[in-house]
Amino acid sequence: MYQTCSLGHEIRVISNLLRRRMETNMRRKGIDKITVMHGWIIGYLYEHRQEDVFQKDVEAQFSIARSTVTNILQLMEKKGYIQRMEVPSDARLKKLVLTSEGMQVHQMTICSIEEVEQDLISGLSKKETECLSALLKKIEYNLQLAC
Amino acid sequence: MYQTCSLGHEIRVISNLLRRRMETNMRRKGIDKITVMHGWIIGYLYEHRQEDVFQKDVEAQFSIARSTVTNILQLMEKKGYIQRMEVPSDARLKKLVLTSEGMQVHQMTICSIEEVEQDLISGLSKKETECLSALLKKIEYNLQLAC
DNA sequence: TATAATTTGTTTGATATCGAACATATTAGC
DNA sequence: GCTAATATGTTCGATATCAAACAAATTATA
Repeated sequence: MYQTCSLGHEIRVISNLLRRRMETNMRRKGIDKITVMHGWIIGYLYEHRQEDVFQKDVEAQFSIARSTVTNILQLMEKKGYIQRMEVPSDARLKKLVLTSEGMQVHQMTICSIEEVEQDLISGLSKKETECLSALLKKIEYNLQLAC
Repeated sequence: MYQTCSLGHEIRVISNLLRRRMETNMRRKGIDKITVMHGWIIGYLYEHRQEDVFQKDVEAQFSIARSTVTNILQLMEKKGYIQRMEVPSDARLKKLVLTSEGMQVHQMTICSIEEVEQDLISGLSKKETECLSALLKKIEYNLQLAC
């Protein structure tokens, strides 16, 4: 029964469950115009609002393909949560800035996401949580090695 | 910097990296007609080929939404890897059966997936791997509780 | 300086994923 | 037996995701 021992399968299952749970929780709080991914990106932009953040930074932060970034950010801009501004220093770059609308949804979204994060580790000791986190970092490192 | 400590974010990142790595590995071996998800489902059907497997079982095994199952299995049937057969005992059910084409791709696909699984845990001791697996089971359980 | 390599972002067509609304079939409760 | 509840699968419209092919800007190198 290789499936039930496969870490890859297990991670995919958890990732799906997690996204579903987070979106359900957000909808329940009335946050139904944005997705979890938007929430995470808004959070990232908020935390780094003093610095310049470009699309390539989102790409690295979330380990997603460049075309995925374009797609998601275009939607977020259309919905009015961010602006993508050209910078004089380098014509290739687009600087990402939260709109006031984006700032407004930030707090609620983060709270909702963190609620589910708490559920996720409920019943785990501090030590277990740290262990899990460290092991996940290790396998992420393995995956990011050139193949 | 909440993002870098967030387990949810970490799991999403790993899940994306893993799918990309597995698809790259499959393509490199010439398996370019099916996806990783197809590979996993074919593996599941192969392991349970002595039993009756219905769409609802795939739904439970992979923790994905019903509509997702319909979508994926329709594509797999169109491509000729499975057949969805009606059963006399219950008109709601569709029994899933691997075609000979499906049987043929099974071995190569599984090998490719397992190669990446090995890369994933390279550098982890047996004990660490077991620990990771157990902790993931725990958080999966947390997520599957009614919310 | 001119050309090659790299970096950054876009477009396109494909698959995976979801919830909501739906259609049938079966089972449970009265 | 009838009606309500449950189970199973589908359709639809939306978002996330990818690779490949592309375009334009910048940097490296010869």
